[in-house]
Order: sequence, then C-alpha cells, then structure tokens
Amino acid sequence: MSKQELPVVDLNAVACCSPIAVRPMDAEQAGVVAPMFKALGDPVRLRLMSMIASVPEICVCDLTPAFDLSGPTISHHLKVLREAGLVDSDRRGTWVWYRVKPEAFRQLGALLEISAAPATGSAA
Amino acid sequence: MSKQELPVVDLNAVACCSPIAVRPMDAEQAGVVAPMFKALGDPVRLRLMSMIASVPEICVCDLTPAFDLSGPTISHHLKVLREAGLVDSDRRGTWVWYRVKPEAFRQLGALLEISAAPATGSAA
DNA sequence: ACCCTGTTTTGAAATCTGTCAAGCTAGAGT
DNA sequence: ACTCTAGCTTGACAGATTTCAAAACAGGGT
Repeated sequence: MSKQELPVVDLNAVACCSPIAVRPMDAEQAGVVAPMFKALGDPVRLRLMSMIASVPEICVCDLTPAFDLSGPTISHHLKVLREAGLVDSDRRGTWVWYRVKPEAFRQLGALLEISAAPATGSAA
Repeated sequence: MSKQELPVVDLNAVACCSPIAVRPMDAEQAGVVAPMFKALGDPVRLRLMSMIASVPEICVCDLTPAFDLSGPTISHHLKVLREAGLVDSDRRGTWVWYRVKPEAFRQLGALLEISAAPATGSAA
C-alpha cells in the first residue's frame, strides 16, 4: 500500500558523525538520522522511550496502562521506536519485554553535543 | 484552519529535566520537549539545523541554494525550527540571518545523556 | 483440545505534513 | 515614487501519521 516498508535503521551506517554543530550534515547522513529524531518527536513515544530507558527492561503490560490509549496504538508506537533502532524487544512467555539500545541513544546524544566554544569568526 | 497555532516552545518550562533515561518523563514535559525532537525529525530540517549550528550565524540566502527545494519550502522549515525554539532569526537590511539557540540545543543533548552506569550490561 | 490473556496486524477515518505556485512585504538603490 | 531582490504567507494537494475496532497470533493453563 502506501506503507513503504521503513528500512530498519542500520546503526553501523550512523556510528560516525561529528556533532551537527561542528559541520553541516550531508543529505545521506541526515536521511539516516532524521528518523531517529522523528521517532522521539511524538509525546507518547517520548514517554515510552523514557519509561523504557529508565529501567533495564520493561514489559508492554507495564507500559500500556500509563496511557489513555488503546493497546494497538501503544503497540504501533513501540514499533516505530523499534524500526528507528532505538529499542529492542523480545517475547518471554506471555509477555513482551522492551529495552533500550544504548548505542543508538549515545549516537543521538553525541550529535547534539555543543562541541567546542563556538567560533566567533564570520559566517561568510 | 486545521493549523492549530503551535505554541512557541517556552524554554523556561523546559530548563530542567533530567535525562530521559533517568526517570520516566511526565506527559506535560513530553508535550513540551517532543516538538523539539519532531523539528529535527525531518532530513531537510536536520541539515538546516546543522548548517546553522556550524557557524555563528547564516543568511537564508546561503541556506536555500543547498537544497533542491523552493524558497517557500525552506522558509516553512525554518519556521518550524523557530517555533520549536531551536533557532532565532532577525532581518538585517535585505537579508535574514539565522542562529542557533544554544540553550535549546544543550537541553536536548542533556535529555539524551546516558547518565549513570546502566543497571545491566546487556546489549547482546 | 479449548479457552483466556497479552500483543501485534490489518483496515479505515480524521488529521497533519511537505511541497509548490502565486501573491505579499521589507529594504535598498536609483 | 518606482523597481528590484530576498524572504515570508496563503492556498491547495498528495501523501503520511495517529488512532481505534476488529481480527489474528502466541503462550499458558485447565
């Protein structure tokens, strides 16, 4: 359909990248990284991410009741986070457990670093 | 009409916030921060942000030609970055100059910190 | 084998987003 | 005052997102 099979983010392709404040990001890199920020760009997903990142791992059954949203909706948001490469999950018996992928997390943090003292030279 | 007057992000309301990996973010905070991540969640805006952040300030006239997009489209993306509180602009004679708001930037970076040693060591 | 609970998938509706064309506004220079 | 350029706003449209209900799937227990 219109669903275009989001390519699961390949972390190796990203494991590079100086902070975006250091030099302009090229289009290719931006295309890889933007989906990660986008995944965090929804209040529900941001809270989900935060809940997941705050503990070693957490069951969907503990995530869902924290929201006024249907199960399928939460499941959808978790899928977005998974496809962005930010979290991992596995089923253990009846329940599905989610945990953060620290590399991805670190990645994003590194991109936002204000590395050095901002140059005062001209922008020309 | 469907445009719902995005509330310009109030940085003071955000100037707090432990990293999202430390404790679950509440709904209110998520509602304030998510728009910032969302603003970075588009490849074009991420590149714009990166171009702006790489120099003390930069003219729109130097941003536009870096993309295969119309002027209005770039203008629209810049507006999103502005309303997210990530950049500031002002007109100086003929040209409009953009610069990053370092507080906002720092904010986001801080949120993504993996503060302490995580409980597990997994990452299998 | 059957049912029950937890989670994901599918399908559909309402809303939002990214983009461009056309028109508008702000300064600068003549 | 007129005109030129740089940038923004409006209006419109195709495509994406968010959400739920219904249905499917996965394990566990009876």
